[in-house]
Amino acid sequence: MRRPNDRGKVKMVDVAREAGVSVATVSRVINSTAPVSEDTTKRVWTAVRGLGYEINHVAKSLRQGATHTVAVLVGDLGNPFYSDFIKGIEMAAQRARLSVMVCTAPAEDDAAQRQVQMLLSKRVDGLIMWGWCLDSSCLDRLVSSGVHLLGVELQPHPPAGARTLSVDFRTGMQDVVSHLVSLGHRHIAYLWDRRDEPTSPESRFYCFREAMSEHGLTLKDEWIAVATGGQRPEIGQAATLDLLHRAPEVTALACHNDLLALGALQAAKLSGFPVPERLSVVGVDDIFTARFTEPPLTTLALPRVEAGRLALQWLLQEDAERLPAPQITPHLVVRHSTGRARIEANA
Amino acid sequence: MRRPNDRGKVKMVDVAREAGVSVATVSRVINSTAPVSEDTTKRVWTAVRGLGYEINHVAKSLRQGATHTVAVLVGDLGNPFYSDFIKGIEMAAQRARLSVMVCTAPAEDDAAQRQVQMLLSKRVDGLIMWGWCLDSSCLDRLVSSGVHLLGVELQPHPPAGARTLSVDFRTGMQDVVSHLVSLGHRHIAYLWDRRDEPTSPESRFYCFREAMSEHGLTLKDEWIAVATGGQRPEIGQAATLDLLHRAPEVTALACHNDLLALGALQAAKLSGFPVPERLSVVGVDDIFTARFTEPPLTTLALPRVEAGRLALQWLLQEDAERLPAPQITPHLVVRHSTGRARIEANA
DNA sequence: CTGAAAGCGCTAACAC
DNA sequence: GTGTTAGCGCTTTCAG
Repeated sequence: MRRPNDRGKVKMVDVAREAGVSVATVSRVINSTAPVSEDTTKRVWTAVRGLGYEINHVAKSLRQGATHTVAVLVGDLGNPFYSDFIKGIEMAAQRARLSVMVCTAPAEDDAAQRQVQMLLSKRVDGLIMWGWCLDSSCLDRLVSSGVHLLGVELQPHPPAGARTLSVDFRTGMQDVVSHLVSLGHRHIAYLWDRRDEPTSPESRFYCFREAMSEHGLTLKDEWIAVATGGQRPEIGQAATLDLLHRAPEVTALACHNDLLALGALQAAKLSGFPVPERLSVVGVDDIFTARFTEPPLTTLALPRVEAGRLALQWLLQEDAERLPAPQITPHLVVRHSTGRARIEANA
Repeated sequence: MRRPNDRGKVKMVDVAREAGVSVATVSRVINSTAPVSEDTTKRVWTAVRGLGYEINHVAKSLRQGATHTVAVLVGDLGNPFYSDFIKGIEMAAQRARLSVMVCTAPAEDDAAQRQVQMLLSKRVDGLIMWGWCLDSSCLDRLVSSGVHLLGVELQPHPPAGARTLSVDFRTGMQDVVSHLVSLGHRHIAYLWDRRDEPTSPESRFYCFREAMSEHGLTLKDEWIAVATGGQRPEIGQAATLDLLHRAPEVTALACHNDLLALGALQAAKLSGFPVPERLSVVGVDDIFTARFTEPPLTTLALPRVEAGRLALQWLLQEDAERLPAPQITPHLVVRHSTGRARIEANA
């Protein structure tokens, strides 16, 4: 695995010698960092191609103190949600001639500590993450280390010094609730992925609740299903099973995300609650799978590829402070897991 | 974005001064690369912690000629298939204290050329890919550059100098065909993702065909549906629609992968071919979505996380030549998209 | 067991 | 326009 000291690789001196110029000149033409005569330029490029020279970015990075590499930190690379986000980052990175490193730091694992240390050691220029996957001590360390930090949908509040990209859940959840209300639903439950944690006014849950009151509806405590233990359908299923048993008066269920909604769909099937005739289910994210469930899932779509692209651009943005912060705008995709509420439910 | 030259960062000299030793000694205790007296060791560690020292991997890499970084190259990061693979790689990498870079190189795009160049410039120690996403000129360049190369399911033949991890489709496709045959199917079609390209004896298609003949069945030419244009359900749907129209005698359809199978399922629905009563569908991969389709998809599962882990280990393996090459073993997951063949179909 | 010193390959002053 | 040269922060002989 260990490569012998680049031995054999042609380096800048070799090109310089071949072209009959100095290394400085070679550097200048390669990076077009200072004017060089046309003739010399040509000779250098010829030498570069002839020798098959490839610049050594490691040396360059050491010298410049910038690695042209950004890292993406997510909770679970296997979560289908993240692949699109990373894709968007990678696409934008490719255009900006940056490389992207991925790493996972499962919440409440001290591996996170090590991951962050590694990233810092590797001197990545920036770090992008979606949601919390770091405890505040890690985060503070990052901030104080001076890496450029960017978090999407950071909760409950982003640390000072980190840029954020927020998702407009205010509008999004209004759409969700309006949709449900227009179908006659009044008893709308929420499938949440945590128990009691504080939520920022930009969070999914907060905005949902807000949208409910704007429609004159209240979210009763017993209508909150709690799915803790990971973003997995099974968890959502268990919580929904419990909810349906406990509060059969509910006619619609809004889910914190699609992964949980998938479980909700199965729970409904298991409980003999046909969707959408007896229970409407709506998710958030619009993961790939959402189109293929039975019935296909109505969901608040988050443009994740676009978010990734935006995240990278916003991270790169020099004078972000004086610019309006960009937002990610979700939109409701109505499929077939939502329908008219049963008449008798309108108690 | 550009970080000023690490200014302010504490470096090895600082630690050395603080501990009253030389940088050489600091290096030795940090890397435990040579015996150091217990007392000195202790002093060094104290200084390290006290100053919050973090080693600069860039400098280390330059000096050592190894970056402790591997790259993963895939065709499309958005393809749900790859996330698990990358996850496996990342997990193993974390244990081996390696970092992983991701990049995409869409086939037949000259961006690939640039990507490869970038990777080479960044001096990654190894490169892992699944399937072809590079043309042979790129590949040759990689091989000759001396990067450690590892490809999973490389087709039609891996270039000399690259290690490979193969998937045991021979056994896998036998399972698929046996399953179908045991359900009474004789007219089994194949939904392929390419037209005419040569296939290695280890490929999905080749093994399928082989398994068919072992059961005394032949795959008629008109039973091959061709889904070219990308691994997307829509493509699979179109090809299947066409097949069903052209060869209604078919009672089962084996798909090159789940993404295409998803499309096949929809095509069947559109054509009024109930699955599995009128048409059995089987996929390959067992992507996340497969569990949630209606009916849930029977598929040949590829343990992708495991494959990722294995890929990294095998890439790291020093004396791979004298060791037996590891294989990935798929297994059939029978769900509900396959069922008994219609009697009248047994012509 | 420990220190001094020579680079790893490149860039960026600074001269000319 | 071009060349010289001093490092970037670390590892690693080579002496002691």
